[in-house]
Amino acid sequence: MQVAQVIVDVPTRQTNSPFSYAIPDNLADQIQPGMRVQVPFGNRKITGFVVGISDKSSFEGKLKPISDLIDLYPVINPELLDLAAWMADQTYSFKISCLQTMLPGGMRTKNKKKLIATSQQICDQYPAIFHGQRVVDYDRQNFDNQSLSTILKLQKNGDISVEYDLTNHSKPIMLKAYQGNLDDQQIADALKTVRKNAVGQIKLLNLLKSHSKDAFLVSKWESMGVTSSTLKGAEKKGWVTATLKRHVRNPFLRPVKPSQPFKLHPDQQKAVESVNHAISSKKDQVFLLEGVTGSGKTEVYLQSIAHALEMGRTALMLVPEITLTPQIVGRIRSRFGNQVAMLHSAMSNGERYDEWQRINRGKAKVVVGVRSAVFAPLKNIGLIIMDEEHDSSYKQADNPRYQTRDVAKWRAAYNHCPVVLGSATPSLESRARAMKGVYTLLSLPHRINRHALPHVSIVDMKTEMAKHQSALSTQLADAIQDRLDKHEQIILLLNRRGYSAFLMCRDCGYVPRCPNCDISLTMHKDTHTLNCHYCGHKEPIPTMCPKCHSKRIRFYGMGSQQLEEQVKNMFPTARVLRMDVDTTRKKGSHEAIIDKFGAHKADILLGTQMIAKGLDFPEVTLVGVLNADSALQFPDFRSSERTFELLTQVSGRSGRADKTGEVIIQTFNPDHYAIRLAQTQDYEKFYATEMRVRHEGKYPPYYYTVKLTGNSPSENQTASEMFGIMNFLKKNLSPKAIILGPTPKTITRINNRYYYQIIIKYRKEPTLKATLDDVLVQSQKNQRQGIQIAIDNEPLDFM
DNA sequence: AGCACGCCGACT
DNA sequence: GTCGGCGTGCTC
Repeated sequence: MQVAQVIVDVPTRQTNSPFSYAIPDNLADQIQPGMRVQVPFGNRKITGFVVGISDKSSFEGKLKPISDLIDLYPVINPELLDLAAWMADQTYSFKISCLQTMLPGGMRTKNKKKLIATSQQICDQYPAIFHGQRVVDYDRQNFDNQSLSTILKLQKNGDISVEYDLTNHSKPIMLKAYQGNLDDQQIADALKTVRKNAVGQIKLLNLLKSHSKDAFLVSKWESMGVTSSTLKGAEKKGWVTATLKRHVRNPFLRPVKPSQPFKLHPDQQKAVESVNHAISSKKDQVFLLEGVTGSGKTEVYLQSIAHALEMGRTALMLVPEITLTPQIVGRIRSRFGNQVAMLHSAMSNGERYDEWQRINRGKAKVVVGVRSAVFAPLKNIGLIIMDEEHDSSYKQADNPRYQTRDVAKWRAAYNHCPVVLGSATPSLESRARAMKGVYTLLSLPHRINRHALPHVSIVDMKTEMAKHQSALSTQLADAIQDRLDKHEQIILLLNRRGYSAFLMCRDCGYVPRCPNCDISLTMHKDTHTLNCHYCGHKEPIPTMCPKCHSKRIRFYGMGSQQLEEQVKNMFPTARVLRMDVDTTRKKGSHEAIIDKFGAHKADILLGTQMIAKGLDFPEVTLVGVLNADSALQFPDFRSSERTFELLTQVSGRSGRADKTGEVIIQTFNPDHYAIRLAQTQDYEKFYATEMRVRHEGKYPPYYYTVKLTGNSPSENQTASEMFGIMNFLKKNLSPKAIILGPTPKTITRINNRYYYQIIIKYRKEPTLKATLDDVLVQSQKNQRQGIQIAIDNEPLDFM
């Protein structure tokens, strides 16, 4: 008899190893590892992943048979099955969560349950449950306790059955299209009847003359100046007919012109040769490609990808979250055409599913994507590229907390192919490894276009603020006016981390705080509310101080909305665009803003971090950084690195065109090394300085780190549990391990749960893995008391 | 996760 | 005496 090893979709420690199931005869020749199945588990049916097939099982008891097969082909290939097991171990997470993360969002089954009445009679008998329908969604929250016990009873009697809805695959998108109905004579007649000021209708009728046969999508009509409401009206009048068109998903919105490989300069040539040699000789070598903006890293990537393809292999290129702008994808696609698949977060589930299918079927040979694309089901990978390898979006913030770089290296080892880590400001970890010879350092020290670096100046805001209360220093304001006069473009960057507008009473100092979290509420002028960024709590903006009843309650701090207002006030004629989380929430709005600014339809682009990355506007000759040091205020060992990265990156932005650029950095810490060295773009000196700081503080890359976070509704309970863990760690680790804490987290209370953390710093702890696994097993037992423990291996911050 | 099993308080 | 609370352990 054939036995399948199944990882069931129950994320707990006890179910973290495979369960054996008998393979029924009718599925015997179909079932393969990597397929999903439905299995009986206890007295219910759940989904699971087949991870292996064998002749017998180590399980003593009687095996239950697999009930159903969900997939017709493996959705996780053998390589990714191995990877999932390794990753679960590495990140202290459940195998099932790892398997689930590897699938594109639209394919994840959510175990959605349906209640089905076995007879109409039952259905009519219990209107509170069925509301007259034979099949209802079964959501526990939808039923009160009484209904719940009735359901239980009915289920025992066999009067209702519970089934799982597994149809989560995305449906085709149908879009509305309109087609004209009128002949030329009718159009002429209609034109006589409409009012003269009905511009939209007149336009539509005129268009119908030349497009009598075409069924255009609403978006197409809109691009020709006819609104959807005009079309609806026209439909009523019988001028046009609406039809549904199946939308063929195509994430590449615009066509690209094919491009040819550029001639390489010697440094690039050398880099390409080294990488290509590793590809040809199937060596899983890791390269660190260091090069400032404009030094031609992308061309190195492209020619190496081309080489991998020539060798009959595939290539994976990873880019940071917000960089994946059409500009970059366009360049890849112009070289490799429709062999390129793209995977990123702004795409819909359906689009991602389609692209994933193309990769899985072997239709796409080059994958460009963000973090999760590292799990793309490519076979025979010949090259993995990680652009901007230092970027923090490569580390997943929640379970499984994997670091893309490590996954990439694992896949490279599996596929016998090189990894290229590219950056102008490599993470200290990577650079240190390159210095030790673990990675091969390749550098592109020259800017190709030979333009002078922009002139970078630093403005001390301490003296500036003494003079006037404005977010813009005199120097920056003057420079802005100068560029506006010359019709050149300006980027203003607000380093907003933890820097947003809050309300404060000028008389008693009262600041409204979130009732559920230990944090002050943030002003949102668009919705006229005070919001909590952690739990989503909202309340109206008070006009009077609730404490002292003073009316002088005003907002402080600088959010991008406030900055926008201020800039508009100072430069009333300037066209200002704002780009931040609020203005880019809608799909495609990110692109729309970039396009608009790129077409010089605005003079000033103002926004947070996201405008610092990957954008390239030739007309921009001034970049202003409003608060360079707000990241420096954070109690975090990486804050200098972050600040340096950000400032170096924006400085590279300006001055690429024939006009020399200027960068103005406003700061309260003008003498901080991260700011000074960013001014001169001196990565080497920064690396040396920062390494010394890290060495002294026993931080990465000198030490490995693990962060343990615990939370529960009671502060006492959280603290005592964490103290228990700390003692357990002390007992099981060597005296050389540094255990910090437990300490309350910077924001101790979120959503009425109290958070404490322990940091472990170590160099060599052979027992660490086992000890932490023990901690998790113990904590699973305590979870019923409401304590949750999370382990973050190599956290990005200690906050 | 979800459910059964099992051991202690307030009720027909 | 029983019904039902939720603490504990198991699910191939």
